[in-house]
Amino acid sequence: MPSSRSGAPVAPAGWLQRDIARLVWALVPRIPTGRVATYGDVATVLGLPRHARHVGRALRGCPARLGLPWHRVVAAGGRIALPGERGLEQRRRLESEGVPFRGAKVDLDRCRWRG
DNA sequence: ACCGTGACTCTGC
DNA sequence: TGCAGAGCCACGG
Repeated sequence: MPSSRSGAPVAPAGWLQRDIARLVWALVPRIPTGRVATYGDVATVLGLPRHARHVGRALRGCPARLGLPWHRVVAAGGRIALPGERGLEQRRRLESEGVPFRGAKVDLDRCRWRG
């Protein structure tokens, strides 16, 4: 991905993390079983390039009762960014859905989802 | 207002 | 393959 980091923020003025979180929570359930997207992908699909960090923040704060398939969102290159036990759980969940791995990373070439 | 902190992403060595 | 550095941007203290 060529980095399009030119200048001004893309999010409309006044948008706060909680607003972006709503969008993230609405989009993540659309990722099909067995497919994954990166934080950057989710941000881009929402029309908010350069906001990958906020996607991560939104998922960290997502209420468990929503039952979001949060494990289908990984870091750039298919890396599992979630530290500790949660990261292991993420990998277990992905593997149980048939998501292909190459070493420690998800094989994005075979299961990346772009909306 | 300043500064540290990320479930981030690139580039470069 | 791995790590450091820089850019990124909203949040919280």
